[in-house]
Amino acid sequence: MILWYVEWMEPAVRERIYEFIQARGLRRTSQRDAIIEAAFSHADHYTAEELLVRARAVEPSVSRATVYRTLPLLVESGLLKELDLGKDQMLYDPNYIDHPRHSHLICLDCSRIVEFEDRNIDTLENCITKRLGFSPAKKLTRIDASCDELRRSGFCAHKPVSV
Amino acid sequence: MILWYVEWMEPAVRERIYEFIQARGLRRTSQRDAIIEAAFSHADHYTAEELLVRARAVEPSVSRATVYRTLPLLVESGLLKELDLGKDQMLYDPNYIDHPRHSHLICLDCSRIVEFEDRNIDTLENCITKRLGFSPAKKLTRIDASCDELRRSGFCAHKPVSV
DNA sequence: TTAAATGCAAATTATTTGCAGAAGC
DNA sequence: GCTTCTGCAAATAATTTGCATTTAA
Repeated sequence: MILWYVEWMEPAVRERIYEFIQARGLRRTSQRDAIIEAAFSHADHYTAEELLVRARAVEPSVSRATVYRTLPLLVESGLLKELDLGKDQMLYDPNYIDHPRHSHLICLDCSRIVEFEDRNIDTLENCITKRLGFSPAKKLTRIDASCDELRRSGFCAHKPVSV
Repeated sequence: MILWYVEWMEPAVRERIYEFIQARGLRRTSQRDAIIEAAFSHADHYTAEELLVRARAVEPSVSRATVYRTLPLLVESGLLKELDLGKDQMLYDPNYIDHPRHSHLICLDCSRIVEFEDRNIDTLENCITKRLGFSPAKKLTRIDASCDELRRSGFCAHKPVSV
């Protein structure tokens, strides 16, 4: 089976990000272009280090410092989300454009990250926040869980055979 | 107005923690005693560094390394919870004994941490996790929010006057 | 007695930053 | 031309770890 990943940036995303850059009076550089290209050409999560590698594949002159300086800008634009899943490195998630409210489940058995969305939880959280006298700005829901399939049958398609 | 904080450990907590220590074949040392005393004598959250200061008030020989080595043990015991609120330091929360399922709201205006508990969210999260084929092990809900009172009246009792 | 626990100081490691040169506008 | 942006290398800072010594059981 071959899985197809998005290997190019959606035009709408490109438009929005360069709109943001222009609105903020930021300059367009080959390094930024490469980082942006790398940041929004895959649907998976990545670390700053992984983004550096991907950006260098587009433009070899990209440095680690520039990646670290560009990431907060992308996060501020609202198109990329910083994801703290409790590891020592931050993860970045480019999937908030299509699913702005999704949450994450992390499998304790195979470390797989499953994204999910639930309107009810979202609404409940907003209600509680209001009741406490606040207005929600940013919400994080993260569930660490064990795989039922693995427990039942001793096998899970996503579990590495030996690690 | 004077606020009273708990300045001693509840006997039930002391019993449970030493039960854990014994069950795990861990040794009882004056440093561990001091760290435990410091860890469960306040209702507020604290960093490793703050715990070190508090533990040294009980037993001056406590070292930073021992604090860092003891904290994971207390977390494993289930009586203390590690709290990642997105700062560069971890926070530790001793309030999970009375409220095992509580979540956190962080005020973006005054940095106050408000603890809340909601059965409905809890249940919904469990349902979704099950539907996805998992069993929940650890859940984290964190809401960053702005203060309505402050926006409405320009004043909030918890907002520092000038910072 | 013997394995576990400790303090110290050095190591680790993701991220940040100062600075001098390069490049966008 | 002026300011922003960049790469490099050094700094930062929370946490971890190696090791010699101490201590609980």
